[in-house]
Amino acid sequence: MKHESATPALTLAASSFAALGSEQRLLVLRTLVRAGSAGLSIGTLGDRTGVTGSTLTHHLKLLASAGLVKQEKQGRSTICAAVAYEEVRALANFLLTECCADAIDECTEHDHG
Amino acid sequence: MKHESATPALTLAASSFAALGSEQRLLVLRTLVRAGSAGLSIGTLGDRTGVTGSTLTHHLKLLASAGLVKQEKQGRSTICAAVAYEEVRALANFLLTECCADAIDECTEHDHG
DNA sequence: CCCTTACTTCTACATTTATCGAAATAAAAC
DNA sequence: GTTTTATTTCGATAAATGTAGAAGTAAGGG
Repeated sequence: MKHESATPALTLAASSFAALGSEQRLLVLRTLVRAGSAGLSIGTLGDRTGVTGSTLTHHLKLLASAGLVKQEKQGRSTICAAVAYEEVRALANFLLTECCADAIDECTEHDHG
Repeated sequence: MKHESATPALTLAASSFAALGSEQRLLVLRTLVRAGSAGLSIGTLGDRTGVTGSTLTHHLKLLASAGLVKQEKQGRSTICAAVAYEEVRALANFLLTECCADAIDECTEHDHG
């Protein structure tokens, strides 16, 4: 192989990290996590965070597609709930295993502390 | 308070996640992690990843300011090494404590599984 | 049905980020 | 001290992302 190249796992991890890489989205996520498993509607989320509806829809879509939030339609409301716990563990694992597991061999050769 | 607002920790976490939220930067980081504590020069990193020098400088600066990589000038080379291990643990911790710790109270009230 | 409510999609614009070549800087070799 | 090598800064352009108002869709109430 000529160059190191992105694996599917790396691509997925990058887009998940990107989803977390916005102050507003992290704020939304924190609000949802704090709301617990019952979740919050988009409207309530807007009230609590001061983020406009359409912007919120946009961010939530990103968080949902990264698997950090799940959305469920209830009547005319959309209830969102965080599932960050497992996801973030998975992301932390990505670097700790996908990247660093390989490093263990290398690192012992280099007398890694 | 009217709205939930970003804390310094949240702001910091967001920018760290943003640093990880790029396929190319994650590729660079993986290459560095695999290279172990000895690190790699920018030039070697360019050879291995196929990323142009100036672009690499740009990305490395981001990774370094997120504390994921450290850089050290050695003669006319700049040696970069990953310090992702602790950083990623810290980031995982951010959501697991800063966000989710508060959720524990809420969640027991809501009969969280 | 018509009206209100709750979101989503569309559209447009502003901001940020990414990319890379060329010029600048800095260390080392000669 | 001139040249080569390694990287950074600059500048310009392309692409992606963020933002929000307006219009559209869908559910529930009167």
